[in-house]
Amino acid sequence: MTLKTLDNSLEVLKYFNKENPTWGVRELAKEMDISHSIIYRILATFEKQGFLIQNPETKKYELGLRFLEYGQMVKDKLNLSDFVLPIMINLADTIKESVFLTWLDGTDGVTVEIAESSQTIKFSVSIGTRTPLHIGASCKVIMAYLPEERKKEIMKHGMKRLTPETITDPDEMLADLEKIQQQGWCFSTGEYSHSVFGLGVPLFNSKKEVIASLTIAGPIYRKPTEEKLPDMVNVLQYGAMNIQRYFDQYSFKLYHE
Amino acid sequence: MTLKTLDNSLEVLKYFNKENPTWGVRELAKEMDISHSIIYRILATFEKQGFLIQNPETKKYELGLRFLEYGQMVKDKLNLSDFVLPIMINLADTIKESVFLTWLDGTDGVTVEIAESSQTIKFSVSIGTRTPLHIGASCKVIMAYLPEERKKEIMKHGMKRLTPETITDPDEMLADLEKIQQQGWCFSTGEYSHSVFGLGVPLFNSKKEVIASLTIAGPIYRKPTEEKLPDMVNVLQYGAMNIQRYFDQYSFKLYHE
DNA sequence: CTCAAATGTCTCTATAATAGAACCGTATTT
DNA sequence: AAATACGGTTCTATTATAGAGACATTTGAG
Repeated sequence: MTLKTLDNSLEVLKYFNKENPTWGVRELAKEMDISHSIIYRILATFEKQGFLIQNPETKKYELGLRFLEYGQMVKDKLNLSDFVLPIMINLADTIKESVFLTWLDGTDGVTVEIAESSQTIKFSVSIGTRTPLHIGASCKVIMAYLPEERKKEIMKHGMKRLTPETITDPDEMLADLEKIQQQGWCFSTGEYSHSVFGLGVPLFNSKKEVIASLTIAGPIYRKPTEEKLPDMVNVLQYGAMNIQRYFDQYSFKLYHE
Repeated sequence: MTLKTLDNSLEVLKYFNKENPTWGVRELAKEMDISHSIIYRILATFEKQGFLIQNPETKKYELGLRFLEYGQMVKDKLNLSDFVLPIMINLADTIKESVFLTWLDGTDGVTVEIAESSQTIKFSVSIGTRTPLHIGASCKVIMAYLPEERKKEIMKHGMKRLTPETITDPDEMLADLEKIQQQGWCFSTGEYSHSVFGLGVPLFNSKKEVIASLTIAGPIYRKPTEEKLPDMVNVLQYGAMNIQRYFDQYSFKLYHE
């Protein structure tokens, strides 16, 4: 029960990403294996509305300023910078690694806030980055607390492999998630990128449904030893507790589905 | 030559703004005077793609996390935080008023970067804010350097009045723009909001076409006296010169039309 | 300099998607 | 308990779209 034209058009938008920020009409048409007439009309309509702009010299299209407006509105709505970000910065200073907040959105986790490590070598990620829920500590710790049927949905949605460490077997994944849920945190190495470790804990809404995660990440050569890991878990859980208190207080009603 | 379905759908998106961040299906249908079936299908399609989310309790729709992604990409593309923002912060510290960068986008100016004043009473605006080009110093100083035919286009597009000070007469506007272009800056009071003054200077691309403006704004009770205005203009123009140098260096090719 | 291939844009019409009224089940209000 | 309002669904006449093809430019190779 969706509009095919709009649905297709939004699909076209997805091709504008960090790797491919600009597209020519025929270039994109070829990539998507769609008639260039169709792509042209879609791009022209987005441009008319300011969602795309066309470079008058190269004639290629790229994202327009309209997104700045909507992006800021979403950011304002989440309202993390006043209370949650300071907690994250504090945490990042204590642990000397980057800390980030990941939001559940459909079958993906979306990075919504970041506190970067002060070290020169650090884990770095853009706000708005989208990652499938089966990859990495920040996402798996969310997935672990989802109802069984949603876990299956997500796995059926496809378990793409990013590195040799990425878990792609459903049974292995379910066992892993079981363990994560029991211990209350997820530690992983090299799943998202081969040189990165991550440690994540879940965050919930007022109905005790998981909606987000708080994660520490850094270069794999600085990963905590087995005896130091419990300390890191403790510090992270303390930060998460403070954020959780804020969520509860302001009845953070944040939806999934 | 545009897709009507997509065009209408993007029009629907525009109703999600700071004042009205959430909409029910029939509520929005009534507001737009369109059948609720149509609105429902549009909203459902946006939701499927993550551009809107539906609160499962209230069933109302609001902006989704997808915009975070696109907003960040546009911000990264502009790449103002490394070089331009420090100049703006420096300027804001010197003058003790807020400084902001406005980008030309069609018939609007869009706020793309801000350095806020350290004073408790200050001019404050969100990134992504859109203002018609005929209103306020930041926008008029851009309009003043546009070709005559585009000035007329913009005025034909409608000169909405925000305050009693807003210029809505085309002839008066043209005379004002003429003066602005000759002096190289625009000082205005109470056009955007009745309690705000603004002082703006233009910024150009490599083809000497105006693409943006740099503006100082503050509460009207702190507006510069006639003898102090030249000093403020100087300081602002010095900051603008530095930014302009950066634009030239990195051949900032930023389109309008 | 010439030719060929590629580009964005536009036109046309069979066809497939949409508009819009009416309807459904549920929740809320009176 | 009746009435109203809501999100969501179904149906079909109508209308917008898909997709091939044409066009004027631009680009790059020979």
